[in-house]
Amino acid sequence: MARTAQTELAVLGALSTAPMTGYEVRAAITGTLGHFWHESFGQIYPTLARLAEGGLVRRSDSGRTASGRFEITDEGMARLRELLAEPFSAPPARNALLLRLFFGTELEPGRGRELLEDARAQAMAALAAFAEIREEIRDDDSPAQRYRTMTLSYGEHLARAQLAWAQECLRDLD
Amino acid sequence: MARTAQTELAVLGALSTAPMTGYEVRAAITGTLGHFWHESFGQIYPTLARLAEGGLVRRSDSGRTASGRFEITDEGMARLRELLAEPFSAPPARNALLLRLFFGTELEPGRGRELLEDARAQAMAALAAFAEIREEIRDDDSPAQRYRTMTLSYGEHLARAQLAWAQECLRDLD
DNA sequence: AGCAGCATGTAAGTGGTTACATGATTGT
DNA sequence: ACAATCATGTAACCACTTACATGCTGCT
Repeated sequence: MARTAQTELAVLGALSTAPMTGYEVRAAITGTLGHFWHESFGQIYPTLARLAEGGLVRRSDSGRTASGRFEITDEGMARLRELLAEPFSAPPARNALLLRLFFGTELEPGRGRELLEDARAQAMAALAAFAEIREEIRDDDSPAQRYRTMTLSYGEHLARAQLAWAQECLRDLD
Repeated sequence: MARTAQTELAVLGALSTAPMTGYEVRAAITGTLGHFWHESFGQIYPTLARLAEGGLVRRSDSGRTASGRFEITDEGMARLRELLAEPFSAPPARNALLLRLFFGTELEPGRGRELLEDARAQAMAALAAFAEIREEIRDDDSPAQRYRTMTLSYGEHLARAQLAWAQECLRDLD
């Protein structure tokens, strides 16, 4: 897949779980996919409009209360599965922390340590956040949850690795 | 730091180690910073031109052989240190693999496993590449190498974490 | 003579962020 | 009445990629 259609995938994915307003799509993405995905309003609304035009989502003007939510159509679900099946390419890595650390000898003294301490703190904060999510989904063993737990587990593994690395480096710096 | 000036930092950093042509800057970045940084020609040449205009780099038209390489000036070194000292913000994460895995229930059967096997293979390939670099720099214990080893170690930690995660998930999938 | 790699650039397009503008709804 | 939050959009701008155009150098 071209790197385009990524937003489309995220939006269709969100709507595959429930009908939502654009605002709610945003909330769902930052809330649920937050630690590994991100979309801004400037992306979501135009995407939603495009999807609606193509018949992949539809505005449900149901009576009474919550009207005007977007719901995914059958074509939308088909498209979602299609997008999921396509191969994708990861964008080239760009790690601002490592770029700075690499030129560590030009860093003013103490700044290297500071960078590593930040990285450690960040990892610890992430682990705390993940622990909370773990707690929340503890009793859910639906098939969907199985995959969601995998993404959570990824975050945990990576955060633990970053934590261990930072501590190792800090020790070496003494 | 705004997310701009990142390319500037990478280019100045490269030139702080040796004078280079634009082509060589690219090679240095993909070669040495390869596993955590990336620049394309379309970025490098305009950046080099801007830097030259600002007096941060200069074209060395030395006699004889290699003429026309860019070398960093004193102002350039000062700017590099300045950029290194500035705080930076990581761009929001976007992990295409996890986005797909998250909607795993909509994946055609076997595709989830395939994604995880790819991730595992990728981690193993990365570890092999890192091992080679380790071997190459084994005997160098200069102060610069100390920091460079940290970035290498980061890659190793993260790759091992990804490998462990993928294997865990594959086991759970049975 | 011809090819591979070195070297420099530019133009078009894209994906994405940010900031702004606007208004409805809800709670206090 | 007011503030906060829900909700929808758009315009400007930015970094970056890709593809293309061009020519040089050194090897075979």
